Amino acid sequence: MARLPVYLRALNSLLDADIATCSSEELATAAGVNSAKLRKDLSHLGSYGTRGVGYDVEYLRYQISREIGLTQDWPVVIVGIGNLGHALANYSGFSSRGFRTVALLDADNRRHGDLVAGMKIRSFGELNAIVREHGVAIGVIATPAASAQSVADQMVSAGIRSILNFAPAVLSVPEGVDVRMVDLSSELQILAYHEQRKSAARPGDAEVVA
Amino acid sequence: MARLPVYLRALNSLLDADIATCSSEELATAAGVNSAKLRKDLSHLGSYGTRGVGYDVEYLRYQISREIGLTQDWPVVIVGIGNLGHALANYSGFSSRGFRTVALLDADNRRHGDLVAGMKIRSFGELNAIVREHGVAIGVIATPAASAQSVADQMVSAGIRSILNFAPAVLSVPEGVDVRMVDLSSELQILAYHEQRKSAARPGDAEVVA
DNA sequence: AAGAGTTTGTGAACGTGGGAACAAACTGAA
DNA sequence: TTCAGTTTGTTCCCACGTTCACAAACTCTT
Repeated sequence: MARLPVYLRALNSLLDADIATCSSEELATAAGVNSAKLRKDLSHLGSYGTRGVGYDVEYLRYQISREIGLTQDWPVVIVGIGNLGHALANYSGFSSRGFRTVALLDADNRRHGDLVAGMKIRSFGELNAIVREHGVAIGVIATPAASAQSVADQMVSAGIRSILNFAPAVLSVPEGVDVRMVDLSSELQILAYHEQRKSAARPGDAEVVA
Repeated sequence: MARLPVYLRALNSLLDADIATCSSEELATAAGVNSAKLRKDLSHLGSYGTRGVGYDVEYLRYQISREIGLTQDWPVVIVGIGNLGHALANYSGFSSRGFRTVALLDADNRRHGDLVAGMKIRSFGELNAIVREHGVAIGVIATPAASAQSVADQMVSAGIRSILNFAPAVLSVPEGVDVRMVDLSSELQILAYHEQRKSAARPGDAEVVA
C-alpha cells in the first residue's frame, strides 16, 4: 500500500515527540488522511491496535517497517549522475531509511572517478558485476529521457526487478519488473492546471458560460 | 487530470519523430495507458479528433498545452537550495515547459549571493517582495522537513496558492491552496515493499501459508 | 455514389477504493 | 461485578474511475 511510508513518517515524528501511544484519529491527522482509511489500512497488516486504547507507537512502527521490508538492507544503484543524480546520491533520506547506495554509474567517461557523496562515479558497463556482487534489487534512473529505456533494459537483464525512474520517459519492462515514475515537471504542470482554473474562477475574468 | 502531462510528453516525442497524425491506440501505447481511457480523457477537453482518421499531433499538443495552462508563463520560486534545490534550479525540464524560476531562496545567510544556475541565492525574507514583483503563483519547497511547514505558511501569506513539496512532511494549508507532495524515499519504500513480496513468492523461501 | 474499412466519442457494466456507521473489545470507576 | 466511556476492526454503501462495446462519422476505393 502506497500510504504505509506516510504512516511510518508520522509514527517517527510522534516517537520524536516522546508519544508512546496514539489513537487512529491522532495518527490519521498526523498523516493527513481519514481515520477510517488508516484503520482499514492497518487492519490489512494485522491486528496491532488495542480497542479502547489505541496503537503503541513503537510497536506499530516496527510492524510497518517490517511490512515494507525496511528491516532488511536494500542496496541501490543510481545511474546518471547529472544534477539530479548528484542530489539523489547526497540525499540523506535514502540512507537513513534502510537504503544503501552501493554505486554511482554514468555513461560519460569524463566523469568516471569523480567523487560524489564519497563514492567514485563508475562506468555503466560495471552494472552487471555490481548487481551480482551486492545483490542489488533496486535501480534508480536519473539519466536524460533518451537513454532511459536502454538503461532500464540493461538493468533488467542484470537482474534488477524494481526501478525508480526520474527520466521523463515511459519505460517498457517485462512482466514482474516494477517501475515507479517520478516526473518533476509533470508535478508542476498539474499544479499549473489547477492554478489556471482557480484564476479563471476569480471575479473580474470575463468568461463565456453556456 | 493528472495524465495530461503524460499525454503531452507522448505527443512531443511523436512530433520529434515527425509524426503528424496518430490514432488513440498509438498515443495510448506511447503514454502507457489504455486507449479507451485516453479517448475519454481527451473527450473531456473537447472533440479534437477526427473519426476514421485520428488526432492531429500538433493541434492536440497545443490544445492540451492550453488546457494545462502552459501557453502562459509560470514564474516559480524555489526555497531551500541544498542538494535537491540545486538540482531543481538546474533542471532543464522546468524551463523548457513554460516554468520560469525567478528566485532561489534559502534561510542560511552564508549561502546568500552564491551563484546557482546563473542566479544568486537570496534571503528567504525577500519572498513577499519577489512574489509581488513577479506575480509568482507556484512555490517549490526543498528544505528539510522541520522548516517545511513554516515555509509553506509564509508562502501562503505571500499569496502563493500552489506548492510543490519535496520535504518529507505533511503540510497543512488553508482551503484553496494546492499542495503536491513528492517524497523520494517513499517511492523507494514502495518499491522495496513490492520487491520484498516478490522475493517471498520465489521458491526456496519457507513460508507458512494457511 | 455506395460500400468496406477505420477510428472517435460515449453509454453501460464492472470493479475498486473511500467513508460513515456500528459491533466487538478494552479501560477505569463505582 | 457492572456500567459508562473510548477506540479498534469491520461491514455496508456510495461514488468514482476504468474498461468493454458499439454507434456515429470520416476516408478511400470501386
